[in-house]
Amino acid sequence: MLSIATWNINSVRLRIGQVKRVIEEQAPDVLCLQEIKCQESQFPAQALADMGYVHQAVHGQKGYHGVATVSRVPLREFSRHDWQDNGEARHVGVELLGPGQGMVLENVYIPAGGDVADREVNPKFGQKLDFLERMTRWADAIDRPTLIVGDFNIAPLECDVYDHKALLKVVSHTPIEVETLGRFRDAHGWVDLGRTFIPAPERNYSWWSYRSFWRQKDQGRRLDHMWASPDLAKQATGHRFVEETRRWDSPSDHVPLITEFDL
Amino acid sequence: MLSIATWNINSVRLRIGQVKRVIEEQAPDVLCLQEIKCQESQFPAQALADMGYVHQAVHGQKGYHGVATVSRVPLREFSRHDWQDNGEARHVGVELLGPGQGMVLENVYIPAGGDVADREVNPKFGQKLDFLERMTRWADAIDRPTLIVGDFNIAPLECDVYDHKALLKVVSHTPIEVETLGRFRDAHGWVDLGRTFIPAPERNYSWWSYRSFWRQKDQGRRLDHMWASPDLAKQATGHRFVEETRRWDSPSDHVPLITEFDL
DNA sequence: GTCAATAAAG
DNA sequence: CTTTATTGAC
Repeated sequence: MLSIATWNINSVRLRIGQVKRVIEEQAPDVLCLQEIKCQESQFPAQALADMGYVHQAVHGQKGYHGVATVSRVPLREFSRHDWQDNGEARHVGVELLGPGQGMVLENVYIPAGGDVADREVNPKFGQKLDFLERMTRWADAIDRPTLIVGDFNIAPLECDVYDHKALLKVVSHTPIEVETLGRFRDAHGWVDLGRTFIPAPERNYSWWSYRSFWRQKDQGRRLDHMWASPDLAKQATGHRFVEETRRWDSPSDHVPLITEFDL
Repeated sequence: MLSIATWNINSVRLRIGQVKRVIEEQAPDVLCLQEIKCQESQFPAQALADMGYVHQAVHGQKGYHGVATVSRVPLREFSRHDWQDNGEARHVGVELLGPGQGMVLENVYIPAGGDVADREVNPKFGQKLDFLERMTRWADAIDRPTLIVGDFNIAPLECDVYDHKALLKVVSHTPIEVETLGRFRDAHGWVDLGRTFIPAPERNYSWWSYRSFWRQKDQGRRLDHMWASPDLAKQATGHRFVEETRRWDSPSDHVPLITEFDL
């Protein structure tokens, strides 16, 4: 059994204590983090190594974005795609070497895309779609058992948001984003593990905005995903969202997702 | 018995918990704060009122400076001098109405004076001296039992700094500042309660720079003062520096001073 | 070093 | 609302 987690931590330095707690309580073999918001030199490498996560692939930058994959099974970093060619740290890929040997794990953080769902008035929206389209062309050519995880900043299904109609024009749930993600999925038959194990229309959110009264209302969205290549998807035996982190002090706006594989 | 405390708190919002602890452990009747660093609307008035300090005179401003006098004995605010006429909140005066009736308590925060001890190259240094000279002319004319407390940003005696010779050119301990403070003292016979009860050359610091390794070395200065008019000074029965606050988490760079009066 | 304000991002 | 970087003050 091999378990893999993904979590947009929204500053790993500020929440290293929460990372440790998730590790203690959930014991994933591999943990993929997004929005570490620090340079590689500032990453809490020692604290994670002390917990057994001695294999690390960190792609950081100053202040913004940044992804890291830490593991207690051996791994080899083999890619750091810069889909936008602008220096932003939004991807790191590793190959597992021990248990799960041969499996490729891609950790991505797709841009949020700004506030207005219009390529013309909001360049960031176009950049988000471009990012995913470039990723689709790359992912289409993958020929190994692969798991692509991370913060996609897109909630594809009607039941992936608290109010489908109200969010049709809100970046993360617009038809063009959903279609673009659909082309990604279809390009390789990527399997949405979140909806394999928690079928629609079951509630299944991974993110709640800091800007609203989300502690009272349940205005969540499913923005975080784990997509498996068809061969690998067959070996997935379980999947869960660790929603309790939301109730900890000063939580991230995202919660962790964990999938277990029989490898 | 009436006890009066003064403390440069360096953000009252950040350290309201430490203010409460000092109140619980030292139980002053009146507490004068400097560098509250907030507007009056942001002052934790309710928290202090809940502890019995219902009488309050707050002179705040956004972000910088700001003074407040809170009390469990009745008081009346009667002055807010702006010695520099630049809108900075550096003074509030009150008159005690219950126990200590008739006593005037002036709470001041003298400007730090910049880094270079030269009026020409550093206007802030001149402004500091001007501030104290204007205060001297005002204080000279006082004709009631008065206590002037606060952060004076001047260490007058050789034993008021950790290294007299090394600090002769350092703002806070230059001869011109010491002379200016001397003229303040002589204008009215103001009595330095800190040195009445803890005579020179005894160690008696009230401030340690955040910028040095002051947790190891003891590089302090006596910048905070309580000056009593001659009549009032005779009624002072005790005085102490509450140095233990330095060992609390995230302390202010200043410690509280407390004087007790038999009134 | 520590704090508040600001701006940019989400 | 939350986080980081920056600036200015001390």
